[in-house]
Amino acid sequence: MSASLPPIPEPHESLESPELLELGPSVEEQCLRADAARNRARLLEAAARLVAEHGAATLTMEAVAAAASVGKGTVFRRFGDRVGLLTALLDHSEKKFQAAFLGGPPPLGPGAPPVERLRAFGCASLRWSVEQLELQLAAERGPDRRYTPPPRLLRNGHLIMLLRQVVPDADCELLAQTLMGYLDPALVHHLTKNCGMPLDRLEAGWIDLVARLTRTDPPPTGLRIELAPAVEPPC
Amino acid sequence: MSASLPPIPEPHESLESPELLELGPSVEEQCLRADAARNRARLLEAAARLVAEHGAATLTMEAVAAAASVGKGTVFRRFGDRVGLLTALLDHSEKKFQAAFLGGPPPLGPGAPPVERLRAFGCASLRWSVEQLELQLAAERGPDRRYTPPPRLLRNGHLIMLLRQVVPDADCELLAQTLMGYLDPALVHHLTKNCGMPLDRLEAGWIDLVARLTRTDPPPTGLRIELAPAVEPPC
DNA sequence: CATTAAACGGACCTCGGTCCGGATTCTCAC
DNA sequence: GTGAGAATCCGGACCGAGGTCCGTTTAATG
Repeated sequence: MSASLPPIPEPHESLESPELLELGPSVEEQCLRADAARNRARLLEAAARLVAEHGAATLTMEAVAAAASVGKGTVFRRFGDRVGLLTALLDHSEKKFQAAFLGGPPPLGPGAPPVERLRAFGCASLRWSVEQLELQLAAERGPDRRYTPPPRLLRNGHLIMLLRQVVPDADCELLAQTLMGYLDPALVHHLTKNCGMPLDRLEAGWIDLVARLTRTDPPPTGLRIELAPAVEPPC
Repeated sequence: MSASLPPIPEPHESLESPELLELGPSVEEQCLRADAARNRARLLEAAARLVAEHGAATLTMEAVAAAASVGKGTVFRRFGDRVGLLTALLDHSEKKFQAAFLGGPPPLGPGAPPVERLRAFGCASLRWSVEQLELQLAAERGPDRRYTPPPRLLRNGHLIMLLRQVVPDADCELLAQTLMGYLDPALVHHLTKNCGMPLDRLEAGWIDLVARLTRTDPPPTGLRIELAPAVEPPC
């Protein structure tokens, strides 16, 4: 019943240093044997190409293996499962986003008042989600695991920290979950694609939501929150 | 590419009469040929038994077919796919819940002030979710469809209606989605099972959330909202 | 170069989902 | 009643994709 493959091939190292973060080669690329590292790179490149060509939904593991001229077992050894592979594809942009709200310039990063950072965080997250919607949806984990992966915990912790500064007497864990729920990629997809809502409306909704949850006054309307370049072009 | 099986075997008739609802044999049991109806009942019974014995996560379609002494194709013809079968298992209790908030006694049903109904709705939904957590999680649809099935739309519409009465100037569609997010079974599962939060805390969080979103005063604390018998014993 | 731990690859398994020839039930004329 | 005829349903062989296993190969170490 147990696999011979290592159970957690990609430790997804976040949370070792909750408020610090190192970009760069990052844990998963070092400490690998030369051939393993080479194959990992090949696989990611092949997967990215196939996703770009045919979309993430129709991506099969065998196709990735074949496109990378590698055995199927190798794909699973490296990335654990399909979701792991898709997650790895998202990882780079994910790290950039984390860096932006953990240590980047205000209002997203430290330096601005907490309510303003909350507002900026939501808008940035929305814009970032919209860019990567397809991958985000394809990389979603099952219902049991959806709330536990490190990136989610990190954002959650970030929201909790900001909320504590604004509404110290509230149940900030639950408020944070509520806010996270609003940013769920699947919801964003549904509202924009199925319901035809423009992104602006979602952003306005976020601003309003923050105001209500923190019982603060909403900022003067109409001015779009300024952030660094659209959060990052895909590559 | 297209199936020979009828695409929507279980029309899930809700929303024909947005505020009315008929319990009873309900559409999916009538208009079936005798053998089909018999097999449908067999399959549901077999599935329920297997879920009770081994859990919903390990349920396989072949096992259900075998346990019902029926061919595999029959299961798929009747329920469309795995999720459809699990959804059918939930359907009965789902209908009861709908009846309770659409037409049952206050504060859940009509007759109480809207804010009170909002509070009652959340608490009822939480209690109901906890009872059926396993099935709810197993019956969850993929990211693209999670927000579209009729029961979800019905609850969503209900929340929108209540919100409009309390905060007519707000973007009630988005506020409703926010509230729905808080009630997501997967989130409830995570908070109770992974984080060890007691249900009371989630309910208090809901009460607080409603108060903040509607910018109303929270009710006097401590009194548990009274509802009909724990929403319904499983069978 | 020998040794060893790690990586490789593809056959293999399971399970969800599809297909279609044949069996069953319903309808309706007689 | 009853006996076509038509519509529906049945069942299990079949397929594709995710995921596993294990004998073989290969890179690191000294």
